[in-house]
Amino acid sequence: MKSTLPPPVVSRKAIIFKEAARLFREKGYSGSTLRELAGKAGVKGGSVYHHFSSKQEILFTIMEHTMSTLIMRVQEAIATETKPIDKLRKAIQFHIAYHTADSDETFVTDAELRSLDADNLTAIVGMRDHYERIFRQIMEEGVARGEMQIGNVRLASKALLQMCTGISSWYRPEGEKSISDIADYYIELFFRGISRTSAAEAGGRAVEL
Amino acid sequence: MKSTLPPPVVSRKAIIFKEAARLFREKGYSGSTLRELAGKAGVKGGSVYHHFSSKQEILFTIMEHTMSTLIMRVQEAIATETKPIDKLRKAIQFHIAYHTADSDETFVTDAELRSLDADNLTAIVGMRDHYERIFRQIMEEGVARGEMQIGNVRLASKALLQMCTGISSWYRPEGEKSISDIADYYIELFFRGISRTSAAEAGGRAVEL
DNA sequence: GTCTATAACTAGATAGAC
DNA sequence: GTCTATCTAGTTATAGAC
Repeated sequence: MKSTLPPPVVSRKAIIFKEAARLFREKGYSGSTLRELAGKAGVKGGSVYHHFSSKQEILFTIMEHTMSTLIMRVQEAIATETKPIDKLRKAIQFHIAYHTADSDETFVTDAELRSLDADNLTAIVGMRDHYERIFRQIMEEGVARGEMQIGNVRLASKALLQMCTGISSWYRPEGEKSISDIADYYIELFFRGISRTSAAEAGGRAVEL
Repeated sequence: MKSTLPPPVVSRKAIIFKEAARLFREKGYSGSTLRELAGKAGVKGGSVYHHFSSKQEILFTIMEHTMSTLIMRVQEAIATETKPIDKLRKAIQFHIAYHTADSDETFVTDAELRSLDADNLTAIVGMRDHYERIFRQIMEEGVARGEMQIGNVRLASKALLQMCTGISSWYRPEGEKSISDIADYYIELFFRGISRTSAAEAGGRAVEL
């Protein structure tokens, strides 16, 4: 009888993809060699070219997949909320969760824009603008509805995304704090600030919390 | 008569240093070639080795100089203040000013830790910890004196530094906003948060500002 | 202090066997 | 789909002339 093996759980192409993200993060795109990548993926150098046409295509595939997922899933995350403040909370939670779960891919997507060919760069920058616009729109809606006080939405969204993205550069799953604890603290920080009383800092009446 | 030319305003070594920071930022350490660096500095490839013993030494020199300056000058910046809240304000202003003024050097120092040899890495990581500790200490003092409300100083200082450092990745001197305007806005954001009223968000009594 | 020439090596990519 | 072998070009670093 012919033994029918199940199809592989992950394709070789998927393994190369994942190992490339890990290696590009560790050594950078230029600092990573195709032979080392192949070795980590369990094949010889030449075999990589059966799955990808070039090293550049591997990088672009990682970034394009990451940005698509980010855009799609942040929209899903906020779809269930109506209040801007709740949308922002959900968007931040998702952003941090994804940046720590798939940290190799998101790190590479953030750090290796400079390694992209001209056409690929245009595509990825466009997607990144799209993603950032989602955050800006939530903030604009929050201001319009009187739920948020943001003098400069463009600056505030950049500050927010950069502080949250930064988590992936030091977060380790072995640590004592969970991702969701960290996310909650960042949300509190961004919403409330560090002043003893915000009202006092902003020149208003002091309030004991 | 023998014409006595003045000494060069900047030494060739200083030119190589500056061009290396620019090139490493643009293409990454691995992606930058010694020949291109030499060309930008106005010499041939081999001549660089008269000033630096290796490409690695150039990178380390940039990072070591940047971290020393950062540590020294942030301490000068806060020395004139007594209140923690004012120390933090000055420290943030300095951090942002330096990261936008010498953005090539600071960017490389942040992004190329992975390109350092083991010994060089230990040295730079130690200096970076020292720098971050200065911010943590200000926050701890602020909490102890009742001027700041920070549940987790370690997380808050990371969030702060990452959001401020990020400015150097998009800031352009031609832009409409000055560095000091941006710094003031980031300080306001970090101190006050984005909530319409912090008290309301934190569960306390709402205050009209 | 900068040059040219070159050593010693490694890179990405391709061709064709199995 | 993976292998081996190889091409071409580019890499850091050194040696010695000027």
